[in-house]
Amino acid sequence: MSDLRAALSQAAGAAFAALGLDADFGRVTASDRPDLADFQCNGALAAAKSGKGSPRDIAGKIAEALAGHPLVAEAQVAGPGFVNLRLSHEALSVRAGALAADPRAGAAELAHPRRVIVDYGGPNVAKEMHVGHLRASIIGEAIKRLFRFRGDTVQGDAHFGDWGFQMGLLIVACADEDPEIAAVIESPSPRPTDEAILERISLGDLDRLYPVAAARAKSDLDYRDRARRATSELQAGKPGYRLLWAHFARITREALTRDFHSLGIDFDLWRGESDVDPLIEPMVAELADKQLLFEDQGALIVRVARNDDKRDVPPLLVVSSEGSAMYGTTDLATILDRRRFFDPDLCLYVVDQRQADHFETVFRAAYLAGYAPEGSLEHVGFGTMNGSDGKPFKTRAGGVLKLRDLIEMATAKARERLHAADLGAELPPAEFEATALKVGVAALKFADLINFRGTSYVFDLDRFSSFEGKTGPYLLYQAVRVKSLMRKAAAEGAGAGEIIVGE
RNA sequence: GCACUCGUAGCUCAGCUGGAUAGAGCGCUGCCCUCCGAAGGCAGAGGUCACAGGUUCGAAUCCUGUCGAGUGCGCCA
Repeated sequence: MSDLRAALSQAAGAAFAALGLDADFGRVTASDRPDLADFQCNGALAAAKSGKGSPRDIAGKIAEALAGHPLVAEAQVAGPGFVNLRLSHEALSVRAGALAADPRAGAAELAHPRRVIVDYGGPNVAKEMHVGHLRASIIGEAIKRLFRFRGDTVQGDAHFGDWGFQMGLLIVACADEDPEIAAVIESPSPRPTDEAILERISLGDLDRLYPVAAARAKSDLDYRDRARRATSELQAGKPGYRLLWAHFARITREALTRDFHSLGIDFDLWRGESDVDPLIEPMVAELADKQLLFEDQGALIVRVARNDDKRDVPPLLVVSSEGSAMYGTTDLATILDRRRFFDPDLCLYVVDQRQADHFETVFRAAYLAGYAPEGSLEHVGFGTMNGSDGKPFKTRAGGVLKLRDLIEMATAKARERLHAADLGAELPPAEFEATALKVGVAALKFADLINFRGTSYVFDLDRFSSFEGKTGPYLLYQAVRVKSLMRKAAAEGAGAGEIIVGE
């Protein structure tokens, strides 16, 4: 199937080439002035800079060449050197018919499909997802689906944060909270009652304990060092710690699955940072072998600064002074791991823009170590979802809003809107509820995706959930209307005819 | 301090590999229900594209500077 714009660009490119000019000047775009033309080519203006004639002269020759093209009904030079193209009605009819008959609606597939990993969502074990995870999940899922549609082989990886300092913090916090838990995890050999004791810890407990522990670790250095040691011991394989850690993972997974499911998000890989733990020790040895590892202030680092850097680029911290793997360590090991099991051509990290420097550091280290082809790692950053005060969205109490609560807020608003519009009153309660969830989630997803990825946006549920304007609910409503029309048409035996473009 | 991102209509935002008259939604004004579902459609008003220079035949778009907003800057992720 031939794309009109591509076909015209090719013809225009050939015309430029015939004049001894770069074929890229032949780029044809949809016209800015639909009153004057269907398509236009502005290449003559740029081409004139090369000194081979005035824009209008070049444009005249291009128009002359294109006038004979089978698709073109009329080719004219306008203004300073635009080439305006009008297509024949027949060409447009044929193309419209082909688009209508094509399940891909004319979308091209890649000539050279790639192997791609999309790393997104980024949930942390032992913590419920919050609003910050919304964009990562929605944008990542959208990218994954788009790339897959284009023909790439794509793996979406949730990439659990289950292995850093926070695990040590939680272990310490749980031990302090309950002496019996402390006894279980410090015990050298497991006992039958251990499981039941650990079951006392719920996700809610972890959610409550973590912020307190994290805050304390900032000011209380002894406490911080205990947590660091616990992290190190967990990673070294201390049985009691591993047991508790596995419990964290279990209770988290249930909540995560539910939240992702309600957003329509689905991962191919559910690998965690802990999965690459066995790779870390040999990786550190290998980095040392490659003369990339240096000791600095008690830690082991890889220097990634370059002479032409405009700013101070800090090194990648591979092993902390406590002997722990850091955020960047697991990220680097994950790159190595992915190279081994999937060998991706491209790896996209859909993570908050605020982590741009971190990824730059990790990527440089990976390229230095030869763990990924230069340029195959890319950070797809995004801005935050802000409250009406312009700061990252918080609850009224000032806390972090859980993703589940956000989804419930959107669903509640959708219920309200549906009732107000007197829609769905005939539905059984369960179906009405499912519809409200769909409308609520559509409001969130659409609002997130319509905003430019790179900048932050203001969360305004009233606006997002309106059935009017550029909103998810509006889109759903129109889709429902179209389907209703099609049903009624089918019931009357009416079918689609040929598409004919006329005057 | 250094680096990055952003500043476009009353509001929320597109457009930014330079090109003809800078767009959308909301809000506002007017018109349209005997032809699908008015949660709709059509039309209109509304803009020194933060500011100042520069490059160019041509700048919202590229460059420099200023002002303003946000973000980041090794032992958390």
